[in-house]
Amino acid sequence: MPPTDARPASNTAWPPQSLAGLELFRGLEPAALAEVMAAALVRAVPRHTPLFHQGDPAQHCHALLSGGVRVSQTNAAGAQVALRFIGAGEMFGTVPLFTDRLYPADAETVADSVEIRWTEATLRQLITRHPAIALNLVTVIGRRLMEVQDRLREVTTGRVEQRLARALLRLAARGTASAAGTALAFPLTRKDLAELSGTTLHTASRTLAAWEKRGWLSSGRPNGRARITLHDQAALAAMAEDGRE
Amino acid sequence: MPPTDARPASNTAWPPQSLAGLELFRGLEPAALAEVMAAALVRAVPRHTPLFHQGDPAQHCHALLSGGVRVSQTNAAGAQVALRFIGAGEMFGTVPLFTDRLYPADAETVADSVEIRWTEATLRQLITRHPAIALNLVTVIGRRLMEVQDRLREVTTGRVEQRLARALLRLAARGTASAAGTALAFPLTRKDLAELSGTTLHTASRTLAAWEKRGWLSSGRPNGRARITLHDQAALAAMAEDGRE
DNA sequence: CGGCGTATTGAACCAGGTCAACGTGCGTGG
DNA sequence: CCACGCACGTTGACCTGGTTCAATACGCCG
Repeated sequence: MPPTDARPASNTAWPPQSLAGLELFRGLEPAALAEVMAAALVRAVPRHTPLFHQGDPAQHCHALLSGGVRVSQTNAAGAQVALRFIGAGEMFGTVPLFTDRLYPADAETVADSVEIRWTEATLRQLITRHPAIALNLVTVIGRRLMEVQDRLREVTTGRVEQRLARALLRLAARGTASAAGTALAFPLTRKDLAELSGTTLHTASRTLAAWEKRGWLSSGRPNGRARITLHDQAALAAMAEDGRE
Repeated sequence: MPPTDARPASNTAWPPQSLAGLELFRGLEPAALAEVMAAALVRAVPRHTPLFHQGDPAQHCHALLSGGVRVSQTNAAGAQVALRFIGAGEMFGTVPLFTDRLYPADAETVADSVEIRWTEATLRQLITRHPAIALNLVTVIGRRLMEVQDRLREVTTGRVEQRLARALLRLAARGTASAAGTALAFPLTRKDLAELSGTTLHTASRTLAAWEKRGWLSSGRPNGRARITLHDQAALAAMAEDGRE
């Protein structure tokens, strides 16, 4: 079934903390937030649904209220790279509105999700009326730039184990901690992890199996197969640091 | 000798096309440009001078009026990655003003250069008075994000020759074309090229030697040792495409 | 002209990719 | 509710691009 757009039944009824969680609108007064909310389109999207494709004309600024989205690029030869996993409260697909107007990547849900979005015209109006949004945008994109630069450094200087460890730690920062460990926020296959850390699913599988044996993490039960829980972030951090256990 | 700061002797006397070339201030009216100019600090910097270091507190928005700057990161183990080479008219070192206020990289001139910069306070004032600057900033940083994402994809999916070819083509886009070929805008050692394309200077040297033998480019004479001229961009583009010649 | 940073080139090694074959748990449909 | 099928995961054996180590040559600057 195709996902359907809808305004929230009542603007004020929609959880305001969803918006407060969006860094893009940080620091706006309640009145402005209400305005932002009123202009938004919200839709529920089942998992494994494409939200946009590489090369499509960019028409919206997207964000996620719940669920998870994989943003990935495919090169000419068909090889995939995962650029980023988007969790609740994160923005995505917004940069091309300000550059070449073409989505540079694919986006697809990896879990049942609720997406919120604004058309480009709406976003520009909002920015005009509330210039703070533009500065927030610079902050968000700037942080993302720095993160990708970090990954570029890792991938050219480090070994696979380091990158895999760091990828897990980055995901853990957005996961939920409990006594049993930190559960990652969305399901990730070995292939996902491989594409995130720049390796093959074979190597990723071997490495994860080794770490699971050491008790650093566990995958699978008691949730779906692709649910990963970290038990020893310190060990992973050490691995990410010096690449030697 | 330490580089010295100076206001241009006369604001209006300073070449206005320098500013017009800065995408950051694109679309501003002449009066606004004059304002920007009046607030700028300009200094001449000899080659091989550090402009800032990784980890330093970020205090300025920088741009280059002439010359060249290498922006690079060093990891814990001391390995270097070149994030970007900055040419005339390009902005750099501005992102951390909006994120964590710490330069994430080193910047050092690779040729005698003229730098123009604004303090953070000045930049914020300018943005407040001319909101278009904030949107230009989003565009510039967004484009850079997309470029780094491209490099990340290349480095994880492609072979060394492809990355080297692409690095050269990217640099050529900012070089000067003539009958003899396209001369790159600043001197680049084999090590620079290696750090740009994520390989070792040994492999870079071997590859460049092979390409020089095929007539795709030439290096060294008649300029300094590290001056590179491309003669067959089509061949390099083919190499960048499919990685097989 | 002497010395040092840069470049070239050869040889050996190895991390990780590739190819191949086999498990296994999840979801679906009967 | 159970059984079947398939997508996902695991594991082993082999292969190779590119790094590493090492040694020599070049060219620029003082």
